[in-house]
Amino acid sequence: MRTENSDTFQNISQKRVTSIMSCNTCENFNCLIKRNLNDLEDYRLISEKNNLHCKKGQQFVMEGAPVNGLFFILKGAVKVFSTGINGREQIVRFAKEGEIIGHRGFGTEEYYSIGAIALEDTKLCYFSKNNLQEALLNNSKFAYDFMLFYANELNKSESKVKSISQMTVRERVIDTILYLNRKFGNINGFLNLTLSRKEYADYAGTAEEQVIRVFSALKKEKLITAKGKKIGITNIQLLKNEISEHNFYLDS
DNA sequence: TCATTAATCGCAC
DNA sequence: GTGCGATTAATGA
Repeated sequence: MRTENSDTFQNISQKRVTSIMSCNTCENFNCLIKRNLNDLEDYRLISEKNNLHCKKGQQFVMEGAPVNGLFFILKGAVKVFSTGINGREQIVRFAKEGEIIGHRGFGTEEYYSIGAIALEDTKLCYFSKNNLQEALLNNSKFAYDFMLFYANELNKSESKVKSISQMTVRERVIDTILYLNRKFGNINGFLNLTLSRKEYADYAGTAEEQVIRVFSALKKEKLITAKGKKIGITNIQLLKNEISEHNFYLDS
């Protein structure tokens, strides 16, 4: 594991020169930086950004590694997790294009409290902490957008705490399916993100076996379909009804 | 095809 | 609900 880590960071520094994708030509308007680009163009933040490419399964944020900057997802999908007792993984959230990884470590924190792994081939933009600081201190609109983002993240993580502590396993699994559907959408009736049963479990805060059991129950009830790793929703309304009393599907 | 890896299922606690 | 082990399906070289 240790050698893998250093490889990861070596790759990051090696690749920095090879493929810089300019913010100017970027199409990703979900990105906080892209949306504020007009005000930011002259900062080093833009001229000194780096791009890196992660293959599926590659970890690009290590738990405990020092924080030097923030990652923005240009393309792809990642899972953000923290490891608990017995190496049990708790997936904190999933992230897609335009979202920020590592923002919790920004500011006073020195080390990442989370790890992040690419779920598919993913392109990342990397901005150094110092350059971000400079831009934030000099541009209140940008800083305000950042603040909104943080407030929003806090909101989501609070409702996640509630869902894990108050919902049954079945409800949590359903909530997870709906969350992924909201976030990543579906193609041909199947969720546009392929996860293992273990990853569903790690997000829902339960065990892989439980996810399998709930899935097969839901299949019998014709609420979902499953073809290998692909999960399809057949009756979204009934699923929503089951967790409606918790009201969790409204946000996050 | 064979070998791994993932998904299920059954059962005890 | 959880965790282990056996079985079966899926995937990849």
